[in-house]
Amino acid sequence: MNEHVHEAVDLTKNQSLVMGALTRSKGPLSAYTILDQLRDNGFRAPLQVYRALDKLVEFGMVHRLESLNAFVACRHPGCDGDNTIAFMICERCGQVNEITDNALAKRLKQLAGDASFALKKTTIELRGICHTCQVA
Amino acid sequence: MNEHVHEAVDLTKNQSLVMGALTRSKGPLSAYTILDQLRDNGFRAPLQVYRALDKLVEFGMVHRLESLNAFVACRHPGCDGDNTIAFMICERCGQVNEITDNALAKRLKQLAGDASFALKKTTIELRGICHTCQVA
DNA sequence: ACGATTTGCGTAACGGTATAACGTGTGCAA
DNA sequence: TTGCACACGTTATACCGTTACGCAAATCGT
Repeated sequence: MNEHVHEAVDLTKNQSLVMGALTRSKGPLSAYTILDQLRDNGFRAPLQVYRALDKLVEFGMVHRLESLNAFVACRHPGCDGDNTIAFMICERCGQVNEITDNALAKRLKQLAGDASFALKKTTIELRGICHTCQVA
Repeated sequence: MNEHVHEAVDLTKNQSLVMGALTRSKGPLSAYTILDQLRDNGFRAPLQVYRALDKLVEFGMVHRLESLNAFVACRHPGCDGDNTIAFMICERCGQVNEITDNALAKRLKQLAGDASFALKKTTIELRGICHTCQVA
């Protein structure tokens, strides 16, 4: 058990605050939204947020959603390592689900290999409507 | 032959100009770069570019690269319809390759289906170094 | 213990990306 | 003819992200 415990890394004050904001949030947050939420904690400039985010992403604790220009706390058990990660983003409620899939990862590696492309990072973001929102 | 000829749609003046800029370019262009290139043609405001881009994307003639905030002319034979499209983006030379792959598309549909997620649009962007740049 | 390097922090200014809100003109259909 | 849809132009503004500067604390090799 105990798959990739994030709390292992010890964070600076700013990093903890940003992580906290993301963890409390139901969905993704933009950097400026985080900034606003942390004004009472002494945050005054975007850079304070971006620097923390950079580190958190580096640690694998936060993911950036390219198609939203926003960030989410990693909630997926097993997102460490080089796992390919895809996101399902509900356009109605804004919730984000992380998924890892071996078949997907394999196929992408294959395609890159076929083109002699040295793959460094993959971004997969699925937009649509989640089950809950469809029913509602 | 003659798969999905883009020229079929007839474009407005602004749309043609933007399409022209993208077609001439080797790689992706940002909206503001396009704006600058078209100043001599009377372009003065971002909105002129964005409006044209919106339409061109809608027509399937241009793709947006989320991870770059940039746009490319579609060069892929067969990008019409609902084909899943992935992009391989070289971080060295900036060139972009479009690929469609059935296995990939299937797997994504499967994953979405498993989660009862009503898939609307998929974004797949692979970052790395292309073959040419590796050799050089 | 010491300086040197690295790392994090704070602030100000700026540049890049995208949209809102307004009004204009043109073509077409009821 | 009137109403509608659509492309267009302009201004202003909102949102996203970085550069450049200086300072302070932690880390490390000697």
